[in-house]
Amino acid sequence: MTTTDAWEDLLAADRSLLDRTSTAERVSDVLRQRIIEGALAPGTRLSEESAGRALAVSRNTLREAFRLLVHERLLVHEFHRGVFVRVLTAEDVVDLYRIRRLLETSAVRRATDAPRELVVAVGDAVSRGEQAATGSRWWDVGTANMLFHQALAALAGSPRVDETMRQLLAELRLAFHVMSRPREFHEPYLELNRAIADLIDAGAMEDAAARLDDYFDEAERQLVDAYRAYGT
Amino acid sequence: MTTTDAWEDLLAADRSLLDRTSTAERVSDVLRQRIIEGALAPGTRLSEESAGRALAVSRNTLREAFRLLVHERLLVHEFHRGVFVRVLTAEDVVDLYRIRRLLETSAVRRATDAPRELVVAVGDAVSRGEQAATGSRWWDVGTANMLFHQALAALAGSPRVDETMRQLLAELRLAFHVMSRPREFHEPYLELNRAIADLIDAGAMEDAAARLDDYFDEAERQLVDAYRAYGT
DNA sequence: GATAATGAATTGTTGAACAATTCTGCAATA
DNA sequence: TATTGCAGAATTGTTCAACAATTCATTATC
Repeated sequence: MTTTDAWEDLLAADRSLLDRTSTAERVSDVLRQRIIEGALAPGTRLSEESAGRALAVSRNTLREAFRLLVHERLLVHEFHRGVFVRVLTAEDVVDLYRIRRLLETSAVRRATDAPRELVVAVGDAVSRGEQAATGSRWWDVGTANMLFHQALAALAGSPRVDETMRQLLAELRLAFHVMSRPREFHEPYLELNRAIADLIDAGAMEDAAARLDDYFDEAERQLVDAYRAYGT
Repeated sequence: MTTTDAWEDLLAADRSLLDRTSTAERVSDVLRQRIIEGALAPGTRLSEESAGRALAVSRNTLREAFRLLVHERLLVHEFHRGVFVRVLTAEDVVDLYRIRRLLETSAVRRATDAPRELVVAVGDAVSRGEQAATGSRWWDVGTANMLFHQALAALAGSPRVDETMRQLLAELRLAFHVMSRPREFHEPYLELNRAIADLIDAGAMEDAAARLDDYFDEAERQLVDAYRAYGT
């Protein structure tokens, strides 16, 4: 009976599709999307009563959804005061770049024998950004830039790293919303991204990692400057 | 009025102590502790009814606590079936080591001008392990080993990295519980840890990172072997 | 104008209720 | 014997209502 049936593993892979999600999860999906796209601005307070009424779910379910997003650091929870869309400080942004730097440069450096498809994905992300820039869709350029960095981290071939990056980049969206000039911020990196992608494609991982390091210096400095201009 | 009063920052640091935690958080603290120390073995099902009765909290509050721990990956939640203490697969363990490798080696490599106190903490963690070994307290040796790696990651000087590492190491505890020979697993690394700590202390970060890389190869192989021995 | 007191509004937590789903045990069948 | 089908029990998912604890807003007081 316990013969290693190949089809078992096949079906097991589809299992996640069967798992219906709970209402709390769907609610948190909605809120996450709204936060990421900026419809819910940082600092906004989400009262249980009004949010629950708007989404037509009970307070308990809503609170479950809130907990989820608090854990993802998209909301902050103040005891007896409620939940708010997180407002990133300059220090938060610096720290975000710190861990991204560790993960991404390390992933690139050891990508010498990464699967071809992962390398291709890096180049694709850059292309998407270039096309968006051609059409002057600067928010999309920013999105493509994130996909680029997601693709860099994905070179590690680790589901866990992928998940962590997704979360880090979602948080970074919170910072981008305070940027008034998306073009000036995102456009200059297109060229550098292309250069990094080419180096990776050529297998020059150390060089690519070094360039990436420079990128982090520059991007962090620029974002923090823009940030401080708005006061803490 | 807005003079930069030093005591403001001082008090702000104590603020977290003032914030009373919610019952759900305290409940999750208790459960987390029990899971980490192995009192709640991987695979154990935590029914809402019995857990709620045991801890004397309502189902709603308990569910909030469960959500927290599910997000920390210490529990898994199956729709309409309940929550279980997570059972790590060999693949999970491999992935844990993958992201740890990225973070720790990268942190060590760029620790050339890390604050002295962080470097000292690395050596201290090794010492603690050596003392525990002298007393044959092998579980404590494992704990000290984790503190050592936590200290390595802390060289990055990033609260975010610290938090991530805490979580990763907590998860790894789940794996250690299937190890029947803690001594054979933890003891051999004491010497290597000391060597790495010395290299860091001497400022030879690249060498330390290289040694650390070797450690990951070895430790991962050994743990996965022990893991496969138990099936799954 | 600052401070204190008071009432209103919001969150924290509980308990009960019912719907939806899974689990269990037993019978029926091949 | 092993598998399938089915009904009832048990558990989780979700909502609602209530009250306690705390914060917020307003007014009164000095």
